[in-house]
Formats: sequence, C-alpha cells, structure tokens
Amino acid sequence: MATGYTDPQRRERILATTLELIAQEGIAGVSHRKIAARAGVPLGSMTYHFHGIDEVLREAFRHFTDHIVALTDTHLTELADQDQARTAVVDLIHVLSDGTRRDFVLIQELYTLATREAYYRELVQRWTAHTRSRLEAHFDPDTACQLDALIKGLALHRSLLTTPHDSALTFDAVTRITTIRGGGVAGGRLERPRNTEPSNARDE
Amino acid sequence: MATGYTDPQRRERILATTLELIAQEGIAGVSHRKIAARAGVPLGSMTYHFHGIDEVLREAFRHFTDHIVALTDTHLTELADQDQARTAVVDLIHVLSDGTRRDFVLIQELYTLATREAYYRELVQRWTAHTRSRLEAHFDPDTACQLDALIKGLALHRSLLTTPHDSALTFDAVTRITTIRGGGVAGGRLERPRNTEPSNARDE
Amino acid sequence: MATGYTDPQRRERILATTLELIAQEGIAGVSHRKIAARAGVPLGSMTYHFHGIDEVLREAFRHFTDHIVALTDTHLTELADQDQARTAVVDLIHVLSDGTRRDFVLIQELYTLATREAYYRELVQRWTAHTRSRLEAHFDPDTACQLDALIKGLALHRSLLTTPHDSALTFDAVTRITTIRGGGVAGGRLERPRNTEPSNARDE
Amino acid sequence: MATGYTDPQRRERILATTLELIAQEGIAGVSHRKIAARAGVPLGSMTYHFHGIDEVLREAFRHFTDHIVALTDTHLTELADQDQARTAVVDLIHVLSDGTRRDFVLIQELYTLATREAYYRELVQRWTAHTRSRLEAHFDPDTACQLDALIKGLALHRSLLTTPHDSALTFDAVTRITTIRGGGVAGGRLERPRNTEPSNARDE
DNA sequence: AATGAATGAGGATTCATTCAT
DNA sequence: CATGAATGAATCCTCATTCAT
Repeated sequence: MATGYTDPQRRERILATTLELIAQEGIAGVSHRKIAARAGVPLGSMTYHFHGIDEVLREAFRHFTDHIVALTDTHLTELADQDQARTAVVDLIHVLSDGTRRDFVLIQELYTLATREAYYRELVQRWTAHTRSRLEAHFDPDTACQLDALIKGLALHRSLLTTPHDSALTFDAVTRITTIRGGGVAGGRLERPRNTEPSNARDE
Repeated sequence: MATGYTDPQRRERILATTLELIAQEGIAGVSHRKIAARAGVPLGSMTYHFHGIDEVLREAFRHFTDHIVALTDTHLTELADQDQARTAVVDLIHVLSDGTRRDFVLIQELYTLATREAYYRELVQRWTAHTRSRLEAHFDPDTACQLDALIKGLALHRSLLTTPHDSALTFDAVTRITTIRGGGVAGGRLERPRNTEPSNARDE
Repeated sequence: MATGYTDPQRRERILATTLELIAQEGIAGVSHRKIAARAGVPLGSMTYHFHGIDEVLREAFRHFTDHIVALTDTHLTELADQDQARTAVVDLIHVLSDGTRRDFVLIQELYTLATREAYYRELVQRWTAHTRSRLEAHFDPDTACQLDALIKGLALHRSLLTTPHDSALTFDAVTRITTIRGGGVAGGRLERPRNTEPSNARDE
Repeated sequence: MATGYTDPQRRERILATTLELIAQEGIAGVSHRKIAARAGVPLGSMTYHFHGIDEVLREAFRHFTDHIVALTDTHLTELADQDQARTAVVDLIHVLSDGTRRDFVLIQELYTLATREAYYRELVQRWTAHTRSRLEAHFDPDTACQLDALIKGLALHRSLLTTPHDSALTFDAVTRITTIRGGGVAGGRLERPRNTEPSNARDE
C-alpha cells in the first residue's frame, strides 16, 4: 500500500525544477545534468523516473498547463456581470504579462513547442477551451473566441515590447471586442441572432 | 576584384539555411555542423564568417525580421480607406497563420527568444513599430496598437488550435476592435480625446 | 507446497528468452533489462535467480548445449551401417546450417565465447565428445575426429557463404573423409593399425 | 598535397588497437573509451576519424581480412605439386589454430558477425574465394571447396578442444579429402569427369 | 522469497570552438 | 583568405547491481 518510494516528492521536484530551468535558459538549455544538479537528485534517477528527456518536458508542461488553467480560473470565476468579467479579463492579461515573468516565458515556450508537436498543441487546446468556457458564462461563443485571442495578443505585446501599453488601453480593447456595433453588447445567448452571419461557422 | 571572396553569397546562404533548420527542428536543434552540411559549406567557414553560433542566430533572425516586415508591407500599403485596411488586416492574419508554416514557426521562435534576450526584443519591437506605423495611416495610435495585438493573437489562435476560426470571425473581430462605441469609428486623430487618459504613456 | 516459488518455470523462461535474444542481437546486445522485459519478469528477479549477467549467459549456453547434443543424437543414433551413417551426417550438416537459423548463430556465439573462457570450451568439448562417441559406433576414432571437424567446417561454409554448396558435395566430402585410401573403409577398430602413430594422443 | 594530418598513422593505430581489444575482450567489450585509452588518442578523435563504432569495427575487420588473406597467400603460393600443396595446407591449419592466438579469436568473431551482417559475410566470402582460387591451382573446384571447409573445421577443432589433434591426423584428413576413391587423386581438370555427378551444381 | 526503487559508471555520439596550414 | 583537423566538454541514455521493504 505504501509506495515504496524513498523520496515520493522526487518526481514533482524534478518537474518543478525543469520548469524553472526552462524559464531561465529556454528549452535549448535544459539537460538531464542541469536538472539533476538543480533538483539535487542523482543523474541516473532522471531516466529512472522518466523515460527520456522528452517525457520530462512533456510532463513538466502538463503540470504547467494545470497551473495556468488554475490561474485562469481564479480570475474568471464567480463574476457577477459583464462589467466584472471585463475587469477580470484585464486583470488576467496583466497578470499573465507582468505577474510572474516565469509564467509568460513558459507560455511562449509552450506555444513554440505546440507549433511542432501535437502533444503540446493539445495542452494549448485544453487551456484555450477552458478559458473560453469560462468566458462563455458572460459572452456568446464568438465573442469568447475573439476575446481569448485578444487576451493572448495583448499579453504578448505587454511582455515583449519595451514600452508596454497601460491597463486603460487593455480595458479599451477588451470593451471594444465585447461590444457589438449598433449599441448592443456581446452578452448572452439572446443576442446571438445578431451574429447569425456565417462568422461562426468553423471549418475543419 | 578586391574582395577575393570565393563565394560571396555564402553568408546569405548560411543564414537562409539556418532559418529553414530552425523552422524544422527548433532552436534546440541547430548546430554549426547541421547548418554547414545543409548549406554545403565547410564546417570551418561557419566560425570564419560568424563569431559564434549566437551570431549566426542573431543574423538569421535579423534577416527574418526584414522578411516579415516586407511581408507586412505588401499587405498594409496603398490602401484606400478603412474598409480596405480591415480586409487587408484579415488577409495578413490568415497569411501569417496558414500561408507558409515556416513563417509562423519562426515568429514563435522569435517571440520566445525575445522573452529572454534584449536583442530579439528589439527585432520584435522593430516589426511591431513598422506594423503600427502602417496601421496609423488609417487608424488612431491606440487602435493601431490594439489591432496589432489582435493580429498576433488571432494568428496565434489560428496556428495552434485544431479547429481554427474562419475568416468571418477574424473579420468580425477586426471590425469590433476598429469600431469605437457610440457609433464612431477609430479613424483619425480627432477621436483621440476619448482616450485622453494617460493610458499610453509608458516607459520601462 | 514447500517451495514457495511464485513461478517455478521462471528460471527456464529467462534462459530460453536469453537464447532468443542472443540469436537476434548477439552477446553484445544482451542485458538484464532486455531479458526481463522480453520474458515478462521483474527486473529484480534477474539478480535474484542468477548471481549476475555472466551466470545467466553460462546457464543459457549450458541449456543450449543440451539442446544441440540432443539434436545430434536424433540424427546419429540407431543407424544400421556406414552408409546410413554417412547419409545421417550429411543430414546433420544441412540441419545445422539451414534448419533453424537460431541454432547456427548460437553455435557461432558459443565458439567465440569458447575462444576466451574455459567454461564455454568445456561445453564445446562436451558436444564434440558426444558427437564423436556416436560416430565411433561406425567409424574408427581418427575418422570420427576428422568427420566431426568436417561437419563443423561444412556447416560453417553453408551458413556463411552467399552461394552455399549443395548436398551432393556434402555427401562427396563425407564419403572421402570416411574412405581410407587403398580401398579400405574407415570402419571398425581393425583398421586402426594404419594410424598407429601416436597421432591422436594429446594433452594440453 | 600534404595530407594536413597531424598524426597520419592515427587511423591505422586506432584500428590495430581495436583488433587487439576485440581479441582480448570480445566484441561486447569494445568501446570508444577503451580503444581511445589504449591507442592513446583523445576520445573525441574516435568519432572524428570514424562515423561511429560500427564503422570502426567494420574497418578493423576489413584490415584483418587483408591480413588473413595475405597469410593464406604466404602459405599457398609457389607450390610445385599436390604433395607440397597438401603439406602447405596442413601448415596453414596449424598456423591458424595455434600460431597467434589472436588470429583465431578474430576469425571466430568474424564468423559470428557474419551470421548477422551482410558486410561481414562479404569479408568471409572474400577470404574464402581467395583461398579456393589458390587451392584450385592444384585441385579441382569441388575438392578445393571441400578442402577449404576442412581447413576451417580442423582449425576450429584445434583451437577449441582441450586435447587438439596432432598434425599427423591433420595430414591424414587432408589426404583423404584430396583423394578420389578408386585410386585417382583430386588433381587437375582432367579428372573432373569422375565427379560429373550433380555434386557441383550450386544452387542459389 | 521477491521486487520496485535507486544510482554511479560508462555507453555512443554531438558539439562549439581552436588552430595550423 | 579559408578550412580540414582536432579535441574536451557535454549530450542522452543504458547498464549491472544494490538494497530496503
């Protein structure tokens, strides 16, 4: 019944260390040796606990995705109305882009991995689906989709540009994307007919 | 006559090859050897033409930025009015996300490098500044800023998600971000007073 | 009831698996891990049942020698006369060289191990002694010795050469080696005086 | 015009060292590290001079085959008649089996490799073809084939058995295999009609 | 009795870089 | 000017074996 593990937290510790290392030195900088040294585990234990360096990376990013999904949750749940939702989205964007630098770096690495490997694409997909489902509590699906893209775009901007925009502009952008021309707001399902154009017919 | 160069195009060939290699295998996959083999140049010429592998990468991405700036230009110049501009932006987003896969991969790699090194951040900055200046021919600076972020966000979405949104949704998002609530359009400098808050004065 | 063994056949299964593995990948390719995985036994049981990898190999080849001795027996027993014996030898040569490929590969591995370790030399010795004793039922000892060498040489030839000789040539060779010049045949002890020189008394 | 090599003999030295190591520890015992240490070259130079460990082994055995072919030549050329040829063959068998132990061990390793890889099979083929062509100067092709197999079988016997047979028995065997029943000798092409049976129609 | 956990040594190979030519 | 030769460090991974349970 007992696991038998001498050090049951070792696996988790290795993964946490891996994420720190990636955040600091990038995917190209990770190696069994560096991780083992940082985590204070023997080199040989790396390939005992994980089948190979690829599995280490995949597991690490799976954990990271869990974290980022949780972070999204803490910002986008229990919101009373659209106004609160908009403010929450603005907060989320700023947290993602200058809260912990670590997070944003890792998000970028995840995107890059996702361009090449289906496994990571699924992680991104999971995070995206989660974000959208939270947003759809207050906005119609198309708006949620657009808003999600805007979140990623604005967070990227704020992270990379030497003179990032302020929260007022973020708020303005969020407001615009959630506002349907003609005075309506991109609110509940009721307004959906307005967007009845083929705009939301996804292919593939 | 004076140069004495055996193969004047060699430098450029090395850089082009480097970009292909990065697109296929990622930053972690590049090495002097692989580049030299692919480009058909002697291994020794790598460190002769470039001070080290880092310089190769930096030069390669400098070239790539030139390319992507040019690509932006071909889409965002000589546009008659805002409507043409919106359509052009939609086109640009779709070209970036499913034109040549190579480009999108390299853009992601560039972003990732930019999160860690100032040099690459400046390249992103240059591209961003260029895009904005083109957009500002038709939209006010804040709108241009938001629109640029939206471009990146939507292109990212389309590249990574298994069921990317269609161009109608792209168009809808672009329209919303370029439309100012109250019936106005995010056109010239005149509307700026609405955003008169210090929203966009920032340093670092 | 008294043994307490969870799986009494486990040892045999490990040894059989080891032989298959050697036949496929060679001595250099065997390892505790590969054997355990193939045999479906826990890694830890390898060093529980055997003192080390060397013991596994030695036991495996001891089993194999039993097998090959038995195979020799099935071919060289209950033969009525020299003619039947010759035909049986021809059969044996062809069975060894193109019956189961596995056997010939393992014979070669055994020879190679025997060149370096006395233990394996004794296995070869045992097989050789057995073959000779069977042959000596029909031929004098010297002829048996020569015939045994010829068996090994012809089997080797047939196994390795891209254009192996046919059974007619095998038969011809067997006939010649069992025929004593001058019209006699290398039959019983009676002819021995011809080879009365101390030719086969040797030690080491 | 000059090679530019700092140490032109290095490649050859590595190969010679490899053969010594194989002779002592077997194929399973060779490694880049061991070879490099013995040969007194840096570890890194191993994969500079050879594409991988497999190439090292292949090249080493190619050299060894050259050596063994040359050895065969020194024994089997410039022989006046069949009697001299028989004596030479006996000498060759004894040189192969107890001259330099190294040679026999390597021959066995070569056989074993040949059972698994076509490359080594071709080396064996080359050696065999050479031996036969020398023997065919004095014996008909079938006899040469049989004699070659006998050489290998007797050499094997002498190398592995704790009480190897003496040269008288070797001579006897060689004589029998080169003697055609009925009083003839397996001499020149003229006698061939005696073997006109399908004994020498090779398949495959 | 039996085994999952663990590890240090060593496996092949790739690497960026130096340097003599 | 240009490059083939060379190398020590570091890469991932496999290994036989030990040991607590």
